[in-house]
Amino acid sequence: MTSPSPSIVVGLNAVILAVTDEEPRLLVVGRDDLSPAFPEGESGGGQRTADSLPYGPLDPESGRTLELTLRGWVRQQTGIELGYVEQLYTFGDRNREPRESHGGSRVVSIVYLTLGREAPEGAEAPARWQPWYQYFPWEDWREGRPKILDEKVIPRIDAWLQGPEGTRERRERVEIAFGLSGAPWDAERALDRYELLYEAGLVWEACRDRDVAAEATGEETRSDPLPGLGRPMAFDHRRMVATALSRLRGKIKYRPVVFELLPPTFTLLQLQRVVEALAGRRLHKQNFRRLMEKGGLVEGTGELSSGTGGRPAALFRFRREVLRERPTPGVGLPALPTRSPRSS
Amino acid sequence: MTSPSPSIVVGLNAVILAVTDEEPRLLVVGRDDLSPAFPEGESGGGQRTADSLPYGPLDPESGRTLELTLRGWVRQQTGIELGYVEQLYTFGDRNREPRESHGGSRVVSIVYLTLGREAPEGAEAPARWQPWYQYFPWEDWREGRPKILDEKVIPRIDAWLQGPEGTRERRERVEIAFGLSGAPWDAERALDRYELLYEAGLVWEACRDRDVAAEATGEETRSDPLPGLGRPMAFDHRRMVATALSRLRGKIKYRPVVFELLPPTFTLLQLQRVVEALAGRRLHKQNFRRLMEKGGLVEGTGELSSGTGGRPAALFRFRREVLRERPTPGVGLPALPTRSPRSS
DNA sequence: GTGGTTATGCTCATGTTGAGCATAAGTGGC
DNA sequence: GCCACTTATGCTCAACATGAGCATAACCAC
Repeated sequence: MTSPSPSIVVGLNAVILAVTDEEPRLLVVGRDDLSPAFPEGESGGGQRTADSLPYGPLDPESGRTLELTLRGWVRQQTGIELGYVEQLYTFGDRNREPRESHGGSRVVSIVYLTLGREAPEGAEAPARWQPWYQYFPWEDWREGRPKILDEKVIPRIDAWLQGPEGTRERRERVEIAFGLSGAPWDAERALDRYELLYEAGLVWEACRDRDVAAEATGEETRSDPLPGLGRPMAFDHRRMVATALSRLRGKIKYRPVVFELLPPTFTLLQLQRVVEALAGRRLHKQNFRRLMEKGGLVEGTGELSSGTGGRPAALFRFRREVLRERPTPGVGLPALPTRSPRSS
Repeated sequence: MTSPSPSIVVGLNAVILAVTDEEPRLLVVGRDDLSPAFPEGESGGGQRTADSLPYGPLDPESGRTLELTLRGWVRQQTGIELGYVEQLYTFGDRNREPRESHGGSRVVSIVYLTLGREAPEGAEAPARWQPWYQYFPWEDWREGRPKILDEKVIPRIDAWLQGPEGTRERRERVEIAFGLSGAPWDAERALDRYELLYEAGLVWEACRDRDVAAEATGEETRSDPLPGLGRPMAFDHRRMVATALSRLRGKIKYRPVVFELLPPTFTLLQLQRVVEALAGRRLHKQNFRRLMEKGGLVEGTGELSSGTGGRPAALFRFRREVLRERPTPGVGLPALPTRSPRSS
């Protein structure tokens, strides 16, 4: 506050997503992080660089629309030509970027979600495709309920609720978000879950931000004894990705966005695997088929796929006409069965 | 571009909504508009002031979060204490604000949607509650298909499609958005409809922006021969409201947001009227009732309402526990029946 | 009491969904 | 060619949800 002329900086971030080999992947760039080094965690120990989302500034002169600006510098930075692009959320709270908060300037980040097929990164680009469930291992239920949930996530957040910060309101949020006390697990609540874990100090970023804040006020820097859940990211980028995950899981239900992640022609199982990858859970094969075909979302091309490992599968393509026929052409995931009640 | 130090300005706008007497209303402030005066249109002729959304700047020092900042200046400006607040969209294209574009500066507006009950405006505040279907008369189907649709909107947009600008892609967008050629009318596509009307030059704002742009380049200013559809707003505020309408119509289906617009206790018909006001269409009473009660969204209070005009109605309240029980507690509107095919 | 108004209970045909059985048509090993 | 294994695809069935309407109840004004 004593610094000269605080100002507002506006930037654009992109959550660039693709699904390859049934694995959803995120394009991240390695970037130096001025925060403390990662603890030896469950995923990748001891590195000094945090994964970041691609970023570009917004200048007054840059492209006519925000979206064009974004497409432009993504092309420049990574060589990728974006397909589907949608605005996700704008983050502008103070102290989002601990580094900046010293200068008193405020950073507003407009985040976009983009979908496409995985592309080879430019040779010189420092970009990599990272499986995005590394950042949220508790979100992937495709092989059943993830072990980390009962072994670490829930015990720790339970412990937090027992502490002085466990208010009644927080207790309710935790129950709804994590499906406790008879509540169902709602895949769409990925953002709520991340935010609660952050509040509870159970993700690495929370400790980092606390340390930086403490440092700024001259307090003693203390480290978290626990390694933190999931793979961390720079700044609040993991929150951005969690936002994207939540949005996407909601959107596939009423808009045919899955097809943005698939080649123009595909088998129904390929399609199902992509939906499962996003939803984070397995689906009943025959019913999924019925939904797609009778729902008019796809149409056969007449050709057959070769290497399925079993009987050859018919190839399909997205049926654009469905947009004209039905108001909500999505996949309509079933609800997960409720678990038996647990402690709050 | 020749002006000194173009810069980025960040502001916050609020779409403040309430439903009173079955009529959804928007809080607008009268504000001087430097654009040409309104033409004598269907709604309010000859005024020199355009309705604006409440606006506040974002300073580096303002509140800790964007939302708190917003709540703060809304309280100051209008005396209203906001309840439900949700970030809607960020508008940042160049030339959004024709006035500003001369200076080369760029205005980024982060828009929030807020829901509450109508409050008396502060005496001195220049704020007013305006029925929001005045801005989008074609969106209100509660009394049946609006006449303006077949009398003006569709003929004009059809004419536009016939012209040189009517590309194949636009034709498809129009059909889907306005429910032509056998497509159903999808209430959620309110934003698509407004954007198409803008592109087609059928709303007043489109002409205004064109005139200003032409003026800037020294061209001849020409006026639109037609009065423009719906009541106009300043800048791109009507687009913001259209965004809010679309979002809200989608959201009531999977989140219990309607209750934010109601008093703590209400009759089922009151609830139904509010839903209808948002959805812009009538619902089957008995089925709506069943949906609410069996869906566990409401619970009776045991009391009865007095002045219904007929048999007294039971009073209900929102049942918070539903959040814990079901992943998507919304109202689930039925689809409208498809009309017979029309010209494209 | 009569007619008007709103509230509320109930039925019924139809459609949608979750789950599983059964069969078809490829693969590779022998 | 036969076998074991894999994936694809067709079909059935019960449970449930949805759209539409009939019927009755309980208040008001006259």
